[in-house]
Amino acid sequence: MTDVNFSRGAANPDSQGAEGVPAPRSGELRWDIIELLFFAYRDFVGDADHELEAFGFGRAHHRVMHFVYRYPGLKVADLLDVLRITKQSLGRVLKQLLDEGYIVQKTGNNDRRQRLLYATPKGEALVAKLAGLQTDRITRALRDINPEGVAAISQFLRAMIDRDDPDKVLEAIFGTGSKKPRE
Amino acid sequence: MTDVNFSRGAANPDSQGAEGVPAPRSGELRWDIIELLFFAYRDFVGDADHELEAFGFGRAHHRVMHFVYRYPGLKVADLLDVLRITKQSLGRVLKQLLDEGYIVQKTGNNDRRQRLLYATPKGEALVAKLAGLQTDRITRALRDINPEGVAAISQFLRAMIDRDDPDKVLEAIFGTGSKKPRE
DNA sequence: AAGATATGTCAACATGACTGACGTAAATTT
DNA sequence: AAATTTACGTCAGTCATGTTGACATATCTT
Repeated sequence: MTDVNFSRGAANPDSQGAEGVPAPRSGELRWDIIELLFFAYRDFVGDADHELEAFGFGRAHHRVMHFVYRYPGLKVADLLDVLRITKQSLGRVLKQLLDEGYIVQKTGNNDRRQRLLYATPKGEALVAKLAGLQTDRITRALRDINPEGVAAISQFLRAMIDRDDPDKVLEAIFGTGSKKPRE
Repeated sequence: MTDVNFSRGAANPDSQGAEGVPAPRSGELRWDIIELLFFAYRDFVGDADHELEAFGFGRAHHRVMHFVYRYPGLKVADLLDVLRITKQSLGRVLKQLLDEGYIVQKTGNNDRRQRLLYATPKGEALVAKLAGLQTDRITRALRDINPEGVAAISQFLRAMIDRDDPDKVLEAIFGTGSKKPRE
């Protein structure tokens, strides 16, 4: 049906690049790292995804739980910065987590408009379980790598992150802010 | 309104873990790598996301284009394995890319039921542009890392990937298959 | 000829994003 | 004190991308 009427080669139509197209810079492109990142991240989040199904939650719930647990007293606005989603989108997920008792809100002391977020023990248990699964994978992957190698991995991942306009969590990770994560 | 009636502490309610909950294994959890992966991947795909908007495409289109370009002659079934989505979901995206001339199909030589997928020059240009953006970020991140460090990063990412039931693309990446990527 | 396989498609639905508009309480500015 | 801004919540509608289930068609295998 929709058979090819494009092929310039025979069995294996090889394209030779169109005019006006920017040079592919073939030799320089890091296809290797690009694809490794895709597959590594896919399987990394897959660990948690599978477990979350049992709770009727999705990735969105995990992300919220994770950062609320790690940075207790996070404001709603901070969370929006970190997750880079709209408040309407966060609202739905957050409401479920509040209703089901995974997170609690506490009115801010200085500014009573703020709703500071904290994980309940129930929430902590879930986050720890998911982090455990992901840690298992990471530990396995780091097993045969020496300390210099681990340092290089950490440095690489940090350097992959945008440093302009960092949110509170990133400030904590890069040690430029006042907020400190748990543990 | 929904003020806290849970807090056991004062200003900063610190939870001490519920009974019956598995031990948090706090000291061992790799919160650092977990969060670095989250932010690194977020910004990594963000590069492409931004550019894709100008084409009216999303991440799904990028993933399809990428693997079709890199592994020319990929079958539809292979693509489903790699992306781990259903054929209905792939169908919508693939149809758009075919209609708009980013990809072409060619009937298989041995098996005429198969539709082998190839990127057109238009498709190649898009993939190269996106890979260029991501390569820029990777190159920047690798700049101050020595060859041993780069090897450790590559080893780490490979070890993060599930090796049971590898698809054709993973076989190529791990050098256990016959198919070879471009470039 | 019968059955299995590769692909495509229709229909319905879920999740998690989005925009835009509006409301309320509390803080800040004038 | 009044006006404005801020932090948050919510209603309503839309879009992108995933899902399941059913079914059709062409082609290969037995």
